Amino acid sequence: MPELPEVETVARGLQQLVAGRRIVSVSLGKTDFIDDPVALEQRLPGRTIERIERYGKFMLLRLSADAQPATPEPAAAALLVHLGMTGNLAPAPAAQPSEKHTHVRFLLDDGRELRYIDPRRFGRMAYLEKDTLSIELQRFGAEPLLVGKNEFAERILSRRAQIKALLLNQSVLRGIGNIYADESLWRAKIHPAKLGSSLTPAEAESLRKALQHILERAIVLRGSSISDFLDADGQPGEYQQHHRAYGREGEKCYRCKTLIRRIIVAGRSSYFCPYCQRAPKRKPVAKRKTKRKVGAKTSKG
DNA sequence: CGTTGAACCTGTTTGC
DNA sequence: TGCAAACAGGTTCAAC
Repeated sequence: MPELPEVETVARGLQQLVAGRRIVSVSLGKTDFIDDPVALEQRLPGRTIERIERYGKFMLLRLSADAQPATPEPAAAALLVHLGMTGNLAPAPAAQPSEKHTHVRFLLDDGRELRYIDPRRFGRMAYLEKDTLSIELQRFGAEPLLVGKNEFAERILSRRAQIKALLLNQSVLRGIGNIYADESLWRAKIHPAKLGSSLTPAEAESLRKALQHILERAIVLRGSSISDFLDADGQPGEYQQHHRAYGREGEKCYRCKTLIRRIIVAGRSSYFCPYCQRAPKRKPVAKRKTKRKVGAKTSKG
């Protein structure tokens, strides 16, 4: 469900709704998606949620110092939350009955509960302090909204993997998922199966621009709600109305009217326009020798 | 390095 | 109608 724009939307909502609130107690249901459930129960009560940040597809609930820290130095701590495919985190009145698949409830000091609901439990929750937190965050690549031309080009052009796989790889860029990968490739007119190293610098820059444009627009519209995504206020997003490729198999391309196709790339459904996004040249099927055409590459500055 | 498929779960949609 | 298969916004891991 949630990619960068959806997570950003939830994080902003939570910042408005629960930042500054103190956690009174923690109630757990199923815990197989929590790194260390006991740590949540023991370390969170009494702590204040100081602010909510987004890091790729993660939310970081930054916590106040522990009144009785286990270590002498109060370590900067956070609750790391990943929504997986079907996760949601939102406040509700404590007296309100919990929805099915509510696995974590944080009782707040104002009579509400911050509830984590996740039918498939593909999400993740972890209480982390300074060192473990910074190690955890180091695995991730550049922030798509901030990455500059040069860094983006370096990260893409140096790789022989398919561009779709690179966009989905969180250690290359953090926060892109299947929807926004397809949408940005459509906008930049790049076939999802092209290798990163086969893009020209101009194509890479076009892709970066497309990505940033789409993500910013999607955030304004509070993300895409395909089936059940709701923000912290319980509102659906609207960006699904603006999808140009994702989910549009058999419908007309908005640019050229060619029918959008769906293929599997990097193990994921990939929607693209076969006319606007030309397929890469197929690899020669291991012939004797590949003869190079003389004078075939005339490049201009 | 890179690809593929399976696994982790539940719910919904599609097809026969 | 009924049942099974396919599919879903994500990530990780083993095998090759």
